[in-house]
Amino acid sequence: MKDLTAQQSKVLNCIEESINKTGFPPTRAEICKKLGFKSPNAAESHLRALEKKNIISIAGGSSRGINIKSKKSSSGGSVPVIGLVAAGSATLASENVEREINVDPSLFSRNVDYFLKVKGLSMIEDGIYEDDLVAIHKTNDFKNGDLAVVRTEDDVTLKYIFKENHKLLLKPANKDFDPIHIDLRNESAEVEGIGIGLIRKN
Amino acid sequence: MKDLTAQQSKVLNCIEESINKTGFPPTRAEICKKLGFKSPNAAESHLRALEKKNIISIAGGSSRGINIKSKKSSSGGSVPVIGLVAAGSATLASENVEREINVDPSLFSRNVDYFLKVKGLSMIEDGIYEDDLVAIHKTNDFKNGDLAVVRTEDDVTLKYIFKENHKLLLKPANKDFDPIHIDLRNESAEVEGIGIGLIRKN
DNA sequence: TTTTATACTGTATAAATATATAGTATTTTT
DNA sequence: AAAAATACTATATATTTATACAGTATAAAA
Repeated sequence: MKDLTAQQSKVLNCIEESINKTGFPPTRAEICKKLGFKSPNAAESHLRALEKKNIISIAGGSSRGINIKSKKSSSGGSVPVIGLVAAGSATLASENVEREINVDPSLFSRNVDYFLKVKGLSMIEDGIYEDDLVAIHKTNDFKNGDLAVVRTEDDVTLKYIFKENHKLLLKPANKDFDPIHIDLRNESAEVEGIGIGLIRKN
Repeated sequence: MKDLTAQQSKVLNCIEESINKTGFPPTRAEICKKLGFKSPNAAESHLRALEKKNIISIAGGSSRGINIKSKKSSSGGSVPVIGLVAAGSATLASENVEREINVDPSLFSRNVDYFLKVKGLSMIEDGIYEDDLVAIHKTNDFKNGDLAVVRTEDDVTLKYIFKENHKLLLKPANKDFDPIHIDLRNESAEVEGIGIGLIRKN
């Protein structure tokens, strides 16, 4: 799958939100309003770009004629819960699946591929606690500041991610924890997905 | 639930087909074409009938503004999401229901009666942020320190609750907010439910 | 029996909407 | 260095679309 630009992702997100919330796709004007554009053509050209990248299809001559391709139409999908374990074990391997839960797909803005059960306190200052379930959308596309699941050479971790050239910064939300600096020329690191939501059980 | 007439079922079917096939609801004209009507008002009045029977909702002034209510998915029960509004309005009144989401009952420790959409920052130090959905179990039974939905004389609020004799303490988790002290001999206050979990959408 | 709901045709129109065209500016790719 | 893609503002308009109004007719509920 081709990568989307930051703006294209926002537009796609806007479409998904509209469908989840109202039951139908947005108009150009509604996209503009939500994202702060002042010309309908701003939305239009983003839609054309998404169409060209085969993410959506546009029905010509129809109002709200936007269709997101690869729409997993099934209602309550079963989503695995995965414990965050060290030592680079295959994250989705069945031995790591703690349980499966049924989730309303419309709950989150993007498709949830799995839930990651949080270990440790590294993100506590931003309201992510131990044993919280973070909803993960599998992708290697991210923006600086995203909450990302990153596989390093010897660990899998959940942190805020920032990339600048060959330098990767994994930043915790806890002053007692040190940020992780990775030089991609020497070490490998891979983004497995980004956090799009959270479930907590008290 | 009231029964649908044969024609109303056909129209509902037509809407479902459109959403499944194209990704968006049909226009009046499209319904007419599919079902052989010659006047757009034929579709219109059937839609109004379906709306009156609470099967669909119609967004006024929007093209294709049809939304099929209660997508009864197999497993999860449908739970309403309620915006926290001031001035003691009836919490579960339908005008406060923002949407419904399907939840796996096994997700939380107790039965979830509704989700409360958090307004304000009063619980931010304990990881409860604005627009988070707090899962509420309806009960007036609580322990000191529980996260409770409390209806006071002029407000509905989500705070930690502590009771000692005739004194009620509603304690926020934000040092910028003052605790609320209620003397039950002078003022009334009622616990509507307790928080048993949380869902956050990023 | 009178009202109300169902089930349409037919016409009309204000508002919503897609979409084209003309620009400007920046970034990325070739 | 040139071309293509991105990311918009601004304006205009044909078309789509919701929706009101005026009828006709039948069946069900009060």
